[in-house]
Amino acid sequence: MIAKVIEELLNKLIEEAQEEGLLSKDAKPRFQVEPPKVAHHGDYATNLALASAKLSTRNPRELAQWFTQRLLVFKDLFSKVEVAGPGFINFFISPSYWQSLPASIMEMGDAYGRSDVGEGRRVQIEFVSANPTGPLHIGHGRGAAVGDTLARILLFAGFEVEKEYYINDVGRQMQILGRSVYLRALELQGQPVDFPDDHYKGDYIRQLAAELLKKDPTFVQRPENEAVSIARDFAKEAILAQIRKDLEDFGVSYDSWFSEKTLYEHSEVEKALSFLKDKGLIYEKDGALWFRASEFGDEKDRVVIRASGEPTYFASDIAYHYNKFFTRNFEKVIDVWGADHHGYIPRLKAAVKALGLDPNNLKVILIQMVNLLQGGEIKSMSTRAGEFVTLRELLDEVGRDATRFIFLTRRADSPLDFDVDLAKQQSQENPVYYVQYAHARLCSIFRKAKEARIFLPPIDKIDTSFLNTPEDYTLLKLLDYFPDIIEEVALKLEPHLLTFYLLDLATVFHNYYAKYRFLDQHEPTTWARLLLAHATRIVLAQGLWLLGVSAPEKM
RNA sequence: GCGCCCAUAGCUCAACCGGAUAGAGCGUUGGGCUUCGAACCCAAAGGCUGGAGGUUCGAGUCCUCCUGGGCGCGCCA
Repeated sequence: MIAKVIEELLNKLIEEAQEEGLLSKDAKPRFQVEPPKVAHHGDYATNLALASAKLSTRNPRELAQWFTQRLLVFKDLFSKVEVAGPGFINFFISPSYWQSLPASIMEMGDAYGRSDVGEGRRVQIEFVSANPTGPLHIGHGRGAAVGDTLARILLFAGFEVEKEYYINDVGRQMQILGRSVYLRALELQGQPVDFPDDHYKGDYIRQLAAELLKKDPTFVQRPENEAVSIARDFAKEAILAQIRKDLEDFGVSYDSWFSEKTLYEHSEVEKALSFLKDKGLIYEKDGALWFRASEFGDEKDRVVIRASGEPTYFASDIAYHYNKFFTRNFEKVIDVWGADHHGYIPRLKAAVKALGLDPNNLKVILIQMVNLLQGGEIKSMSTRAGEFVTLRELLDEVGRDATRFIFLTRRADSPLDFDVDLAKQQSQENPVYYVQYAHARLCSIFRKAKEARIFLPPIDKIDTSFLNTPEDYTLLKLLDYFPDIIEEVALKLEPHLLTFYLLDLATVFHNYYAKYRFLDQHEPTTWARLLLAHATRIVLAQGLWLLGVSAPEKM
């Protein structure tokens, strides 16, 4: 948080420098305030003078000197400000700033880290959205973890967030699903069936067939297309119910479940297409209707209505995003997709542009493949073939906390090998326990303090100047950094940064714990450290909550 | 063939819109519980950031080419 304070100070000084003609008024220098890698470069450093060298009449070191002199007057904030190297400005934060931090964290409680960068803007985030043709597998789990955590963090950062699951309940794959169940039902009734290769072969299809037969024993005797319809609707609802339950147990809840079918029922597909048609962006060729995607950066034009008269999936998607931006008025839309859909992005962006929107308001987050490692070999997964590890299996055998954490310890766009054997057998060595253990340890300290009848006096009676070791400062600095991490994740949409932050915080805490006693012989020291412990616990608990991972008091 | 993503320690991964000496975990080696939880801590070893050029005060990060991997190029979803 101190980084933001410094940034604001610098921005004021930049204006001053511009007034004095030291800096050109043509452009605003882009600079960063960040913790340097080496301790003797101070607590924070900025490249301001280097970054604005081209806008200045002076060389970077002279410019840095000018800023430094004006910063030195803030004695309660900085113990030292110096020019270093080619023109960095290094800040040494005064101990009293750090020492005042735990009290304010205590006062703010779980509001600490909350931000208003979102300015209440309405954001929709859509994730998982797996076709309701089978159970969720491990890859969907990754999308769920990333999407849900992002939603939590965006909310925490001051956005108004709505989480949505898009149900593809229109089209051929639903028909195939219905037919798969129908055929299995026939089989169960003893009729010989030639089961096509492109139908869904998983065991769950047989189970669904059996359930349906139990509920409606005569449905198979109806004409085939009627029976298939019945099977389709039944299977869709049953599978969706299961998906909902799996996600719920994974700690993921949605604000809305949006059916593709309703786009047609409310003629939104027509509306969106006629909108484009009026702009002359739809034309006919080979009996089909095409959208001029190539005029908006896509490599070629795309079919929206087939020669058969059926709309394509793309047509639905245009209408869906028309609905998101116009009907429901979201300012910003985030789609979380599997990386195999990346070729689809230019097409959708083109559509968004054609609708007259700024394509930057649509962010697509690609979730890379999850490779399943079993016995050291990569297994391929396919819903049709019915071979996959389901999210349910992971929940049962690895657990929700560990699974979510593993998914979030990698950038979304880097492929992940999920070693199932390892996750199952050695789950005790999972890094999630490292963070949770830090939290449990803190809680244990509080229990011990209570047993020893040590009670904290009112906060203003605690002398935090006893928090003065290098380890105190390291820990305080990291706690101070928490709000910055939240904003960074919200801006860059990269939740793994929070995971790494928490691992860092746990490391620093464990280190501190090994070196110092919280319950010290000297009572004022104990009070100060207990206050620090409370602040640390608050941040750990809040961070874990944002990841959707529990913060146990004992383990 | 065209396009997108990736290549960092033995393994799995970080590195904050280009910043100072590239960091963790696992694994390996050695040390640390009569005191708040050892699911922990400390130390050591481990790197030409796939290769070759370029841009500049400064490159793992940006540009070009090459090599090697993943994915996508449907009137499928």
